[in-house]
Amino acid sequence: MTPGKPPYGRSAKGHRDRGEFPSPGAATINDVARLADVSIKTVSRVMNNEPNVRDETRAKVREAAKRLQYQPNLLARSLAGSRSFLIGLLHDNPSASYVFACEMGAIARCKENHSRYHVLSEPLNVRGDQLRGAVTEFLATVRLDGVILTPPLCDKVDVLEAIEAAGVACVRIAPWGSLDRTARVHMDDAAAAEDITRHLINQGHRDIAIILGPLDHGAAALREQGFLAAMREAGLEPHPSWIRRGDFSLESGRAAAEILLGGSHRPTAVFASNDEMAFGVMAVAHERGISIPDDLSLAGFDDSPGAVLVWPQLTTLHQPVHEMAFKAADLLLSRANGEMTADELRGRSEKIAYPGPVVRASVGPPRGIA
Amino acid sequence: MTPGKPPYGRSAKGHRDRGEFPSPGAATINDVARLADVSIKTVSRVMNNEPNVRDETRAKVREAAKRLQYQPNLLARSLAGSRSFLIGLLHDNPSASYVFACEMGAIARCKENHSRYHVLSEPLNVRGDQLRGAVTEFLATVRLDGVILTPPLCDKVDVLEAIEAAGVACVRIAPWGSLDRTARVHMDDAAAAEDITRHLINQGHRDIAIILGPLDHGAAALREQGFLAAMREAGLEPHPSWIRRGDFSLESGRAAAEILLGGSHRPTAVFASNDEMAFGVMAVAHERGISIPDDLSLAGFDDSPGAVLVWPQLTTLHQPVHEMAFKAADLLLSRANGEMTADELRGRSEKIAYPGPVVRASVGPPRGIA
DNA sequence: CTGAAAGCGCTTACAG
DNA sequence: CTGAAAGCGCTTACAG
Repeated sequence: MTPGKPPYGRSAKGHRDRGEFPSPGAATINDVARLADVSIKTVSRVMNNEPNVRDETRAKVREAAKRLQYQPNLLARSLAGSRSFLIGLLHDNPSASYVFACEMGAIARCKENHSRYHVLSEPLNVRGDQLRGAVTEFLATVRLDGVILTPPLCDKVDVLEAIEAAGVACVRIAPWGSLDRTARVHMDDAAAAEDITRHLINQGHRDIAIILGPLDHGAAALREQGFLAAMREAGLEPHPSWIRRGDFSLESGRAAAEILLGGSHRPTAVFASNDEMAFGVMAVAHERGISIPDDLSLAGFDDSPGAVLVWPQLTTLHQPVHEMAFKAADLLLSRANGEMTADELRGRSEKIAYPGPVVRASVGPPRGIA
Repeated sequence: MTPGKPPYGRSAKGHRDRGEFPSPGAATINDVARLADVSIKTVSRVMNNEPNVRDETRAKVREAAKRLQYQPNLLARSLAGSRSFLIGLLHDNPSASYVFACEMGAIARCKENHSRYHVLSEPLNVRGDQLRGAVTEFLATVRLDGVILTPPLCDKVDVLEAIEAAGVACVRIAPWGSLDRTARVHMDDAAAAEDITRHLINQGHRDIAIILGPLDHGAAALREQGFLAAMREAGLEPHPSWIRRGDFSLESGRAAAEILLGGSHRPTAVFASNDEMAFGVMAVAHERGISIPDDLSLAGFDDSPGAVLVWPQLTTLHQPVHEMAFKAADLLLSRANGEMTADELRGRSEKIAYPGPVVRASVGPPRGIA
C-alpha cells in the first residue's frame, strides 16, 4: 500500500496568507471579522444572536458571513464553550425499529430552530459486567451535553451510576425503576392497554386472553393492569389459563398461542402485550386454519412497522416513540441552554399522549355477533 | 422558569488550583503529564501509540493515565488535529430498517480497535431544491472525516456536488450512476436475483412472474437482468403480462398481484424485487384464498425484518447491508488514517459477498410436482 | 455597544 | 528519545 499524504493539514488557512478568498465553508471567524472590519468577539455575538450589538454592525457581520458562507466550527465552539452540542443515545434494545424511532425523534428536536445539536447513537451490546466500563469510557472521550437511555438499558443500575459519576445530564425513556434518579419521558401504558382491551370488549368479546410481557419489564406490568381494569369494568373475569406469560419475542407469542388455541374452549380474542408476540399468534392461527378476525380477534401493542406488513393488518396501540424521544431531547437541550438546573431536570416526568387504538383488520366482532 | 446556573463552566480544572485529584474522566493531558513528570507532548505520543518513547517512560505515562482514568478529549484532538473523528451517514431512505442496518454497520467498524470514531446520522428529508444547501450546511458546521451515502440519496447530483465542493471523502452504498465519481460498496444484484430465480426454477416452477422495482433504481434493473438470465438459462420465457412494474412499496406489490392473480391463467411463482412488494402479494393471496406456497410460491429480495413476521415466512435473498456499511466506514477510516490518497479512495469499488437464498416457507414445488 | 486577552485540551512543526 | 512553542477556531471573563 502506498501511504498517501495525510488528508488533513494546517494548510486550510493558506488562503489567508495568500490574501485569497477561503473556499466555501472553509471560512473562519477571523475571515468574517476582517471582512466586516470588527473583532471576532462581535462576530461571535452576532452568530449566537446575543444582544448588545448595534443593528448596523449586526447587518454588516451577517453580510460578511453570508458572502463567505461562514458556518461556525462546531468543534471549536465545543472546546471553547465546554459543551459538545452532542447528545448521546444509549441503547441495547433488541428492537431495531424502536431504537431507530428514538433516534429520529431526538434528531428531529436537535434540528429544530437551528439548534446545532447532533445525536450520537451508541449501541451497548456488551456483557453486563462490562457495561459500566463501556459507558464510562464513552462519556469520557466524547463530552456529551446529555444522554437519552432507552429500555431495557435505562433500568440498569450500572449505567445510571456511570452517568451520575460522569455528571452528565440524563433523560430516560419509559424507565421502570429508580424513577426519582433521572428525568423520564413515558406514556400511560396502563391506560393504553385499558383502551385497547375496551375496544375488544366493545366489539362484543367476553372471552379474552392476554399474553403478558416479561416479568422484569415495567411497561409489561402496567399493560397487564390496564387489561385487568378494563375487564373488571365490564364485569369480566379472565379465565386463569388465558393469562399467558411471554417475553416479547415472536417465539413466545407462538408458544402462548399453541396453548390458547390448542384446547377445545378457546378465547374469541387475544391481546398480545406487544406486536411481536401478536405476530406469533397470527402465525399459529394461520397454521391451524383459524381465521382472523372471523374466528379470532387479535390486538397488539406498539404499532411497529410490521403491523401493516402482516395479513390481516394488525389492530394495535400506537406507542409514540418518536414523540417521547423528541421530548427527551427537548429536556436535555433546555438544560444545556441553562433554562433549568440539574435538579430541576432530574425531577421532570413527562407523560406523552398516545392516540386511540389503531383500528386495522385483525379485530372484529366474535362469531354470532354481527 | 427559574434560569439555573449554566451547566458548564471553566471550573472543571478547579481541582488543579486546589491541588486536588481530578474527578474520574475529568483528567486532562496536563494532569497526566504532571503526575508522570513528563511533557504533554510525551503523553500525547503514548496515547497515540507513536514510536520514539523509551519503554520506561511509556510505562510511567500509562500508569499515570490509568490512575487518573484519563481519556483524551475527542473535541480537543479534533480541533488540534484537523480531523473530527466523525463520519456522517446521509440518508433519505424510506426504509427505516435499511438505514438502521447501515448505521449499525458503520458504527461497528468505528468501534473496532479503539478507533475512537463515531457516526453522525443525518436524515435529509428535504425538498429536492433544498438538498444541496442542506448538505453544504451540514458539512460546514461539522467537519466530518468522511460521509457514507445510502440510496436513493447517493444518486442525487446535488448531493455529490455539495460533498465535492466541501472536499469531504465519500463512499456510496449501492449507487446507480456517476460510478467513477466516488468510491462505492455494493453487492451483485444481478447474480443474486439470478440465484433466487434459479431457486424457484429448481423447485419445478416454469410459470414465473416478476414484479420489477422503480425505473430510476439501479439495483432494480440489475435484479431484472438476473431474473431474465436465469429464465433464459432454463429455456424459459416469461409471459409478457407477468412482468409487472412496481415501486418497491407494499401498495404497488398489491396492485401487481391483483393483476397477476386475477386472471384465469396464473403464474405458479412470483419473484418480487423487494420484500415490501412481496408482502403486498402475500396480502392479496390471503384475501383470495390462494395458499402460499401450495398454490403460489413467493420470493422476495432484501431479507428485511418483516420477512420473519409474516406467514408464511418469506423466502428471500439477504442483502448484506450491515456488511456494506461496515466496509464503507472501513474505507473512510483508511483514508482518514492516510493509508490511501483521495484519488485512490475515489477509485475503490468493493463488491460484498451475499449468502445464498434464505430458504423459508413461502416457496415450494408447484401443485402437481411433489 | 465593542474589543483585547486568555484559555479550552489537544496536535503540529520544529529544535535539540 | 524528549520538550517548548505555537496554533486549531472558537467562547469566557473582563475592561472600557
